[in-house]
Amino acid sequence: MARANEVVAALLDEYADLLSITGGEAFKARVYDKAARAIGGHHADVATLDLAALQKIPNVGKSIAEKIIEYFDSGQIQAIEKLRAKIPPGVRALTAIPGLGPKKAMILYEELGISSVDGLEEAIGEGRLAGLRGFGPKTAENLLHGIELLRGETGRSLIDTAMAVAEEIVGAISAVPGCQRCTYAGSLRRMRETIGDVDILAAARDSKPLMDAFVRLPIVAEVIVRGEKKTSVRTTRGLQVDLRVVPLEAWGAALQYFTGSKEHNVRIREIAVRKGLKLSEYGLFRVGDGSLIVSETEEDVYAQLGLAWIPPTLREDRGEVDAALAGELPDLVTLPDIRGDLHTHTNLTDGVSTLEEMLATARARGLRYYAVTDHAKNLPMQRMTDAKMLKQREHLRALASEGRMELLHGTELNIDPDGDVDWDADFLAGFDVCVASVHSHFNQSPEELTRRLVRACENPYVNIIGHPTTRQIGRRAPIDADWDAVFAAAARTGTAMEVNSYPDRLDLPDELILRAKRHRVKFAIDTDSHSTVHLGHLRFGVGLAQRGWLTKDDVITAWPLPKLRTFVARKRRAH
DNA sequence: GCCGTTTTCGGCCCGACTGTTTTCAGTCG
Repeated sequence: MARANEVVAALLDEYADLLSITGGEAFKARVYDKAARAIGGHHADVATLDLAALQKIPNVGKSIAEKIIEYFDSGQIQAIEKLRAKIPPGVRALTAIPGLGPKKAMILYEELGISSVDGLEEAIGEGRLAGLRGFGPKTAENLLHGIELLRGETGRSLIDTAMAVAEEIVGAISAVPGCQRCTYAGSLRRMRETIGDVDILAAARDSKPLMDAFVRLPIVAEVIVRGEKKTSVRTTRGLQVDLRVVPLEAWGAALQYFTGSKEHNVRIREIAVRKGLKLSEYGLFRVGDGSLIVSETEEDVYAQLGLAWIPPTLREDRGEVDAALAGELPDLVTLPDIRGDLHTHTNLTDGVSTLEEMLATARARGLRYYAVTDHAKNLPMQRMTDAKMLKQREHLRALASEGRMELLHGTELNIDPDGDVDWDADFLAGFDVCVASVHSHFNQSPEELTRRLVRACENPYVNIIGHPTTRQIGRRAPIDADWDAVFAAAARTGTAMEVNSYPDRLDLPDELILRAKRHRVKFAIDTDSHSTVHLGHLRFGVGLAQRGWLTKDDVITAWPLPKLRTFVARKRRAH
């Protein structure tokens, strides 16, 4: 993904927000919003496109194309600068609070001068919102809850953002003469769902050239500490990155140490102590004479301790050390194991890429089968109809004969408050595979939500429950269902639970994957792509699945297509 | 501001929910 597309998309997004905060034409704001999405999901690097080529991107006309050119020529866009001068950045930050949109943010700013999340919290605490039109006691309460939700992720980045930064820096440091090895470690290597700091590890005899290159990277906004062994910086987007340089002989120990987790390392060091060894970031040593045991790789370190190498995604002290001691580590599913994607969208509903573009990218990524699952008709904003769905199917069938990748026609159904879905059995029978997801009524009671999900599992045409908890990291809490009851129903009915790869969803979360696996549930690692760019998120879903200890037998999208078809057919036959 | 045409102007994704109103605005998906 070209970074330029993300930068431009972020600028247009900001302009759209500023337009709606200042009460400009709603349609204008919406167009900038749509253009931002289209550019973020566009396959070509916008920095290389001229005015005419830019205007071929959907929702980009003359005016927006000129603004993009202006940005690449001058480094800024005047129209945005003008609005920035009027509205403090903190006011826009307020709209990140769930339940607080542009209109209310503007009222808070104009009436009370509130221009930050902290300021809002203080004002609520002091009762200063009382009497403000549109802000009753319930609203104040909801805003406080929204702030809490937002704070839960404060200072942490989504995994795709952190990964992009890490890979850029690893690439740059690796190219410095004298750099013997370089990689990222820490929670990013463990594929945690959100990332606090990015940890980069390098090996070199002389650290100075690496440190020099590091602090000079264009992405670096501020140097926090600068030393011989460790340098910390903050990037232009506020992410802290630490670079540590170690001698090559200690690489294995250092990588093990800096990958963590802390809890995992405590367990590992206990094992070292019992063997008369000492493990630290500087290496593995004999306690008696303090001599360094050469441990150039992690495999060496674990082997010296009598353990099989433990994949980073398992290193959370959730039983992996005992499993390694017993030689019972799971054979985790890997990215090359994934054969298909069963949850994707096109521009027929809310995707930004065409069917052909999605298929071409999926093929290029090596997928063996691919399901198109645009939204079903009960999500009104998507304006799906029976006729549109059937036409898409016909179109897909015509394409199917052209390629080596097998094409499946599916849909993402909406699970309504009672657990029913959009179409009756006759219509559903025409799909090859169906995902069903909760998209509304998140606040039902746990009993209602549980019954709703169980009923969806019991539908013979529902093969996968999409993003089961519906959480959006930092924005929306997971729904509150009796998951053991849901997983039991999924296992009983032959319904897979999704492992959604989208970075702000990552749903099911790892703890729930572990729980579901105990019920012998099957899983579908999907991307839920809305553009060709999103197909690259698959690795995050695989990382999440690994954190849930899944093997390729657990994952239906790692199965050969005939086995998957049997999975679908068996459920239909059983009813 | 974009788009599509019954083109150069008028429509633009639509419905539900929530909390606040006393008939509706704001937010969300």
